[in-house]
Amino acid sequence: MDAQPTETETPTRHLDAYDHANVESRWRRVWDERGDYRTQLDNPERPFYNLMMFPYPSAEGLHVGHIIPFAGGDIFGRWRRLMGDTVFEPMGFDAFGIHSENYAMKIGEHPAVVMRRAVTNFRENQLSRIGSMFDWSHQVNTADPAYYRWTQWIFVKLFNAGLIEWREGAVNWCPSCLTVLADEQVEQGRCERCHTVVQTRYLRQWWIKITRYAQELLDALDTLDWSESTKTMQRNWIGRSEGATILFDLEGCKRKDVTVYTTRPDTLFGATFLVIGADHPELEDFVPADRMGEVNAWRNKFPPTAAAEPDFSIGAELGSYAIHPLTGARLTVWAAPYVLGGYGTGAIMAVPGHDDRDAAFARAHSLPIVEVISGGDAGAAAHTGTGTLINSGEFDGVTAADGQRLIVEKLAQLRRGEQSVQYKLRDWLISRQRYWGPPIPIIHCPADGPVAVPEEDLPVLLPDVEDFRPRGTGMSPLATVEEWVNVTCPKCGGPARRETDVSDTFLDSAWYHLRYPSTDFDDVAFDPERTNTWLPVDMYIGGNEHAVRHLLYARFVMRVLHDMGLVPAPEPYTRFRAHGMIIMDGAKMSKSRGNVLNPDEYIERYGADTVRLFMMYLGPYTLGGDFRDKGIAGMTRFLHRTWRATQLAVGADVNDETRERRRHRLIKQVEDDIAELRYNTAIAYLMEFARELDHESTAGTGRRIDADTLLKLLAPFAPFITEELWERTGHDASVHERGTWPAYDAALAAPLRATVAITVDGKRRGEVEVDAGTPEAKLKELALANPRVVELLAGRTPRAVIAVVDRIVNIVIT
RNA sequence: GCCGGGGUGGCGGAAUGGUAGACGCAGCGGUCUCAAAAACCGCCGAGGACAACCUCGUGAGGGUUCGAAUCCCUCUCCCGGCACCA
Repeated sequence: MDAQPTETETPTRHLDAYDHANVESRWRRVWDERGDYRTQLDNPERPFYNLMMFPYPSAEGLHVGHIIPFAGGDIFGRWRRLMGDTVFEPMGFDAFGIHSENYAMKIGEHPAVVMRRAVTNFRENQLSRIGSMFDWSHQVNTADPAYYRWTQWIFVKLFNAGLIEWREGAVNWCPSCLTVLADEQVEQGRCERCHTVVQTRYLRQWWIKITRYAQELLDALDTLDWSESTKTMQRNWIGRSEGATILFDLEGCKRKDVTVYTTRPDTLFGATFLVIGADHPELEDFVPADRMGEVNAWRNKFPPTAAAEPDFSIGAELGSYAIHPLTGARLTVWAAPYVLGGYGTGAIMAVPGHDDRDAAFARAHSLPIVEVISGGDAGAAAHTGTGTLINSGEFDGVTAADGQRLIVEKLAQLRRGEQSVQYKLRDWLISRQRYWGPPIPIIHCPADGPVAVPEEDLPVLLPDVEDFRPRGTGMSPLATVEEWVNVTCPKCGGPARRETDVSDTFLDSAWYHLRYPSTDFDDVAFDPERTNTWLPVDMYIGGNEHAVRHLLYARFVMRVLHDMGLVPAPEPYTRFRAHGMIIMDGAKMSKSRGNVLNPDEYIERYGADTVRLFMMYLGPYTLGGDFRDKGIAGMTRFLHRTWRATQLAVGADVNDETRERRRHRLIKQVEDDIAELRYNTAIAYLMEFARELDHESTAGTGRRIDADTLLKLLAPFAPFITEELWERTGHDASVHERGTWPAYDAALAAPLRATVAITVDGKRRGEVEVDAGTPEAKLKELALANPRVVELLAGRTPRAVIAVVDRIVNIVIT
């Protein structure tokens, strides 16, 4: 460092070297002792709830990618605090769940033990070191009875409101995790946790009727300030489609009729057969009695699997007939796996002339193809676009759009059909035949059926079971604990049995934002006053991998509680930003690829401040970036420069207008960028300024006010070194003190001079420096007087001269 | 296949209708040093010229415009999501 004052005129005083380890450990201790980040939750001035998705405490610990949400969210929170808000920034642990349990099994320890250790490691060795201002006095742990008591309470509330149902249905079964999964936990037909291909099973399970809220959840997206990508994913997942239901009479089987759903009622005259989903729960009712055996044998040959490739050769003619509602034609009825029993009505009218899948099926089974919309290529693939109706009786000649309307009207007159809206969203299956979760608070009574555990009897404690491994029998390990299972019915007092499944971990995280402000209340899930003060969350940051899981469930639960009058807002997260994914050498960071980096060694080696800055500087926050640690040297240099520049800024605080303008411009740049999470460019501005101040400081003219400004603006990014330097430069209060962000004057932040480019026919030929705001006429005059322009004009008169104030003058000759 | 996002120097990126490449990494040259490291200063898209300068240049092709990385059309590649949803 600059240890020796070499030149007589430099004011260099002895500076000790920047030692990040000492600085960071010291301030961690001081902040903790002073309680700087324990938020006063009652009657706060300008409350701001700043939330980041909480982690599940894997035993491997955090990886570098975690720094992105935790540091990125914290920068925003620290900035809001400096701007004057009372910021509540809690953190907790999503400790229940298959992910945690699977790990415990792998290392052969009890999940309760593993989690206790992992939580301690996460908190003490990792989360506490990254410089985020977490308020640990309001920590949440979903596996704690003090928490899951209220998860069960929410279950009971939903159950009593008729929003939870015990019913049989086709479910996704993971043969490796030995449990059922929600649709949202199946990715490309595989289990999101272990990537095993899931199977379809028919089981009696607990479902939350989220589909009742499909339209509301869709509509309310428009009111949310969320990343567009996340909203798009939710819209697609809810999957609203508009069409019509059409009733076909049946002949030759037990059922008298069947309703199909179509988005193209205009193609009704092109329907040449009907297809029932092979997994339709009532498929047998479509089969003539004498063909039942044959069809069942066929069906068993193709056990439905969720990951099946489309195979249109699979299908069976059932032997019954459907009567076309408008033409009276007899259509054959088929069963095929390409039709889904669970979507729409589970049955379709096949229009092979205008639907690719129906066409493939018709070709495979030599079924008739009729064209009813003009404009298709003869012999080519099905014409799925629009056109004019043909071969459609009285509707010939109308456009497809009119045809849709007219045919539905006609069907409605005949009571054979009506407009209909369908959603892809399915009900949320929450039963898990596993151990590590909150027991579903239900008692099965032979007389009263499923009865909710009374609220005063909650929590239903998870019994301590030695062998917690899943059995694969379709029953949770809890079923083996006889003394726990056998209870009396809360309604009739007769002998009854507990539900032995636990609930999905996503139910735990669907309401945790409500618990944080109320962790000090043990008699309510969330205190009404605290909730009114703090909810909804003002800023939420996390990964887009939760777009259709956690983020959808949390919205649903909040909305239900709001309808019950229990929470003040219908939406949990006012503003949400998905951070980009951090990739490593071009590949997603993951354990299986072996490219996971542990942040501990980086923090140890470079310090949390440097690591935070470096991670935020990789690229645009919402796009992510490639982690290459080579560039980290630039951040180390930047902080060393700041260390020197701010401590040596002892020149007179002259009111130099140029310097003041420069300072105001910096504040505006950094403030505007942080507000939009453009951290990379904010840091670039700070680097530029630090270099300028460094030059002045080493020359003895660095201004105190510039140093103070630099430290304040840098404080959210690098909380430790700025705190240290704030103290070293003679300040008593914390640099992070609420409401101390420097204000800028918009007039001063605007540049005083402008460099205006001069182009001729769009090619840059020179420039001229002028006062900012110099009018167009003057700019044109200056440009035309430019010697280079005169030369190029060679006496000609320009065809046009376009001037834009402070930007450019373009002279058009040709 | 459908829906998002993206493609800019050797590398990460900046600029969202007005000087392309801010800021940083790497590299090259210099100051300091016995030397090296660190630190500091300068250069740093390609081609041409001693130079002032000139030409080309933002995945490819076309268009709109006085002016396009930016807007429109067609195509292509990469990343993410959904995927037999009738």
